[in-house]
Amino acid sequence: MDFVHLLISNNIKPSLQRIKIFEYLYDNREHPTVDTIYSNLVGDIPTLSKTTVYNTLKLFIDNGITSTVTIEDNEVRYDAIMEEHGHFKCDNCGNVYDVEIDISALKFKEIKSFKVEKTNIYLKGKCNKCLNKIN
Amino acid sequence: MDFVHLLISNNIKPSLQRIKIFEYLYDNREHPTVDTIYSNLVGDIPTLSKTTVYNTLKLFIDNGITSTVTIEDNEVRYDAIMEEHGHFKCDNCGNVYDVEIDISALKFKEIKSFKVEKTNIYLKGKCNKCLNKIN
DNA sequence: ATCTAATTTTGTAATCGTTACAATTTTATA
DNA sequence: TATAAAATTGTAACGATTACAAAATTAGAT
Repeated sequence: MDFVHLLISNNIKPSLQRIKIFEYLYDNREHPTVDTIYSNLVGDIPTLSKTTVYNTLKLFIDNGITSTVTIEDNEVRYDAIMEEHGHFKCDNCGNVYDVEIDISALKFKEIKSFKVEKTNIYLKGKCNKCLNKIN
Repeated sequence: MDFVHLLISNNIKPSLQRIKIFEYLYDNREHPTVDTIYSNLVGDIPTLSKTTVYNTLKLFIDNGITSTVTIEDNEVRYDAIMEEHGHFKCDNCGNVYDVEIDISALKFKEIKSFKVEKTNIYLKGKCNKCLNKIN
């Protein structure tokens, strides 16, 4: 995966910080928070500032290569956008998994009243790993 | 609508504050924030504290008669739970509308890997009112 | 009714995630 | 190499939420 050209083709100058942050998002699909991203990169980039992580993620979002996952009230997670998908959070282990959902199949009554530009689907429950551990 | 008995039957003692807060949620379907609820009730209950609004909503959620709507990163909204439904937020006027969606029709590949207990569907875009105004 | 204990409400202070902002550093251009 | 523009950084400020202890209210027993 060529992150430099992905950034350039989305009008983002590929600074070291931006490359590393996007690389982290792309490689680590656990939908990390700002703190997680910062903690895992500050070893690589000792001067890294948390403000830079915030700024960079905002830039990614504005340019359409990242989205937020707000499956939980008290935490904002980030996701490198690939194909459209939903999210499942296990309320036992806290992990957030990607879920392949055919969003175009969603039918609803008020469909003529709104022009829908974005769809987020959030599922919660227990993942199989936890179900097996608990029982 | 008999809010007193609704609270009692959900193991919640019907204090004035609790009745008024649930009544507000039930009657005002714009999915208000804590601030909105507080501002609209403090006239009725002059001693009302914002902490009470937080405490009460948490109690409602724990007892299953309220849920949160986190369609936006930076605001938590509240919803008196009725039948299962999705939400649409117009990014022009900011209003959040209820949307009737048949959630049971959602099919996804990983369905066997998770025990889904709750589903949230968030749509964003433009409502017809705003579309007509803009054009 | 009255006393006592339990519950609920309240206000203040603390916490934590996020943003504002100005200074510094880095990059691009002439 | 000099200058301007852009990106990064650290600190301070902000705002939503929570912790906590005091005050007020309610419920139960006598």
